[in-house]
Amino acid sequence: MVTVSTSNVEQRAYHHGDLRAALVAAGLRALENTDIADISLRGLAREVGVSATAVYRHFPDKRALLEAMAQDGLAQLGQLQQRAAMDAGDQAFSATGRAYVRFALANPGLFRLVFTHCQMRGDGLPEGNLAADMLLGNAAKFTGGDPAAARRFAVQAWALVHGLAMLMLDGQLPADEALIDQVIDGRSMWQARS
Amino acid sequence: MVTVSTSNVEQRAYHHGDLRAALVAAGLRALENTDIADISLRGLAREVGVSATAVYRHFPDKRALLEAMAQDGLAQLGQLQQRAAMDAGDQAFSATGRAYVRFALANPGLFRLVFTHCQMRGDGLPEGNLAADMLLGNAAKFTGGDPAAARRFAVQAWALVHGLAMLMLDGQLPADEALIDQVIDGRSMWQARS
DNA sequence: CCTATATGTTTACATCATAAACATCTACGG
DNA sequence: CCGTAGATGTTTATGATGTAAACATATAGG
Repeated sequence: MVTVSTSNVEQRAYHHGDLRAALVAAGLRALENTDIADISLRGLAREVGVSATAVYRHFPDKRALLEAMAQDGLAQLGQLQQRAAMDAGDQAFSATGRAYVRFALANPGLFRLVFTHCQMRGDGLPEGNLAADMLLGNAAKFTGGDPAAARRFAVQAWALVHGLAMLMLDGQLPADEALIDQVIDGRSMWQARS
Repeated sequence: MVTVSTSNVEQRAYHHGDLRAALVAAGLRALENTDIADISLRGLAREVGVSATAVYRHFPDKRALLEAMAQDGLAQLGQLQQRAAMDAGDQAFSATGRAYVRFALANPGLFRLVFTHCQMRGDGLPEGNLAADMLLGNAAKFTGGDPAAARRFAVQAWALVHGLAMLMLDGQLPADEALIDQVIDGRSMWQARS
């Protein structure tokens, strides 16, 4: 099975040729059509063409594999947001929000996986991931340097898009672009105070 | 097991004395300490003292039982919000939002169950449940009769509290009361438009 | 009273996560 | 070169799960 030693960083190794990466890839692929609850180690192993328990040479248990997949998903999201921000110019902040919701709608399983298993440390915003860094950074532009205000703004924005994404994923709200726009750049009556 | 025929609408019936209700109750009880993924029909049956497959006399499958539990949860939430609104006087709207998040934090499993399994019909806000009715109704008070504005406002408010609840449940945000207040009645910079 | 039906049980099966023992390959030290 | 140790994969086994089918029983209505 040593796939011709393609000279590159790709597969070469002991028996399979980087089973670990293959499993993560298979998991991410499976997550495109399959509910996260229906993903099984055995299924992935089968997909990759390896015995059911080979997984345990690379991951202590199922959670560990899912976590690896989630990290990949978080990175994907971060890159999409970054690109969206750059392409949007002065609308950068709301563009990242839109990208967030779009990512959720385009990758429901992965999105859920990321935000339900990725236990980020910290008592505030999660640190160390691209998405959150951008969130805080961009929020700061609207709050004139007050870090507390930036934080509050960032949390509000995050909650808004996250809630919208979740409600749409769960079929509680229709998943159409118009509603996304309405919610994200609807300035609406937020000055109301009760 | 016919618990003394307490004269009331409670349990009396064929063999068990309303197994259906007992199973739902056991499920709700289990959901207090147990992750939703770890809830098993066999476990509930065991809890209630009945054979593993007795469940299928009352529910076609696991999803159906969970759905029954979710309906109960939704009703609970609606009542809590109603009470919160009444107790809050002029702050009724934000009080329902706070109640929403508090319910989520106090009943993580149930909250997730409600909003991940309760497939509500409709292309807009879910109709026919107390929580949503109140949401729309109270939103109308802030929008001076314009139904489109009311709807947009309601959706925004819902997304905000739902996202906040979810992020807190999933450990992405600290689950403290101060943050809830900050997000819910922080009027912050929503006039910003990019 | 007696039988149809609702309710519950037993048995059975496929699938799953995971553990333990076993096999094999690769790399590295002599 | 070789041969052994460790990394990787396989086989086999265990207990749990959801669910189907056949069976048993209690209840209700004729």
